[in-house]
Amino acid sequence: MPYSKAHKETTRQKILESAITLFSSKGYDQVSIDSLMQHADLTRGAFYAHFKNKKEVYCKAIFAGARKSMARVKKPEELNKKEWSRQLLSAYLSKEHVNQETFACPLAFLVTDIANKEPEIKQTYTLVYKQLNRALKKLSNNSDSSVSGLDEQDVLAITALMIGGVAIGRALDDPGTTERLLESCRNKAIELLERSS
Amino acid sequence: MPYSKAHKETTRQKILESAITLFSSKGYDQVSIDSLMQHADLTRGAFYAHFKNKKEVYCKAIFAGARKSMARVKKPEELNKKEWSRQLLSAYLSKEHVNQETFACPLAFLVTDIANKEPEIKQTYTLVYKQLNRALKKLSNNSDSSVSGLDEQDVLAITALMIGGVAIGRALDDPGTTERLLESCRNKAIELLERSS
DNA sequence: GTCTATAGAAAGATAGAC
DNA sequence: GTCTATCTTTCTATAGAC
Repeated sequence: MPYSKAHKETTRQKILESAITLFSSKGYDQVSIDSLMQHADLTRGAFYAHFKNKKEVYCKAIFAGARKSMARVKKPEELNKKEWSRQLLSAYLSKEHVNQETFACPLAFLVTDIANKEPEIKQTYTLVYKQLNRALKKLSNNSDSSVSGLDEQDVLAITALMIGGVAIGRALDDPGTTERLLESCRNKAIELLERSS
Repeated sequence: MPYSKAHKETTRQKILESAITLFSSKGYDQVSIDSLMQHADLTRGAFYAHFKNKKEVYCKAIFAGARKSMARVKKPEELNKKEWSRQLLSAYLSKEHVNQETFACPLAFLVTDIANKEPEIKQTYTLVYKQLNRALKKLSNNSDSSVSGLDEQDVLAITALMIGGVAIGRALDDPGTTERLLESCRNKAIELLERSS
C-alpha cells in the first residue's frame, strides 16, 4: 500500500480547502473539477478517489466552510459574551470579510447559489443557517444575569443583516457604498443585540 | 421587409420577459440560450438578432426586472406615503415574493450571482440597488410634515433586511423557518421605518 | 492514489437557407 | 427575422496504466 490512510485524509482536506475558497468566491457553476484540482496541485482524475461527484464536494465545502468560520468564534477569556458578540458582528460585517481576506462564510457568499439546487444542498445550507442562529442566541445568553437574551425575532433579523450586508457588499461595484452599507448593518445589528440587555 | 420594426420589438420584449423569469429563478449559468429561447417560443439562432451575447441579455434582464418590480410601487391615491411604504415592505418580504408568484426582484434573487462577474454586470446591479435606496428614501419623506424622513443608515439597513430576508428565505429548505425569518425582517424593517416619524 | 487519455454531453456563438 | 446545421470549446465522469 504505497499511500497511507493519513495521506489520503491529508489530500482530501487539501481538496476541501480549495473547494471552500473557490466555491465561495465563484459559485457552483464557475468552478470546474479541473480548476478545483489544479488549485489543490492535483489533476482531474484524482478527484473521484475522494468524492462521489461535484455536488458532494459542494455540500461538504459549505459545511466545512461554515465550521471554519465558526471556529473563529472561540471566546477569549478576557471578554464577556456581550463584548465578544459585538466584536463578532464587526468582524463579519467587515470589508476584509467581503474581500475574502480573513474568511468566507458560505451563508453570505452563496445565498442565491443555493435556491433551485438539489434538496441535499438546500438541507446543508439550512442546517448551517440554523447553527449560526443558535450560536448567536447562545452568545446573547449571559449566564451570570437574569436577562434571557435575544428572542428568535431579534436573532433572525441580526443574521439577516449579517448575511444580507456581506452578500450585497460583494455585489456592488462601489467600495464607498459597500463601506457605508457594512457600517449601517453593523450599527443596526449591534443595536438589536444590546437592546435585549 | 417581411418583419416590421414593431414585431422585432415585440419579440425582443418576449425574450426579455423570459430572461427575467429564468435568470431570476436559476441564475446566470443555469440558463442556456437554448432554454431561454425555447421559453420564448423561438429557437437558438434567433437570439443573436436581438442581443449581442448572453452577458448583454443578463444585464438587460436585471435592469428590466428591477424596473418591473418598481412599477408596482405606484402609490394609490388613498394611501399616504407612510402607509404605502409599510405595505411595500410586506409585499417584498412575503412568501409569495420568495416563491416568485408575484414578482422577482433581481437584487434579492441574484445577489451572489453578481460578485466576480464582469464590471458591466456589477455596475448594473449597483445602479439598480441605488435606485431602490433612493425610492425608499423618497417614500419616507412625507412632504406635508416637518420630519426629514429616513437617513442613509436607516435606508441601507432596511434594504439589507429586504434583500437579505428574501435571498435567505429562498435558500432554506424549511418553509416554517422562512416564514418566521420574513416576519422578523418585516417587523424590524417597519420599526426602523416608523421610528423616523 | 494519482496520472493521462478519452468518452459523451452540453453550451456559446456563427453560417447560410428561406 | 427566424430557422437548421455546425464549429469549437468546455465540462463531468470514466478507463486503464503506473
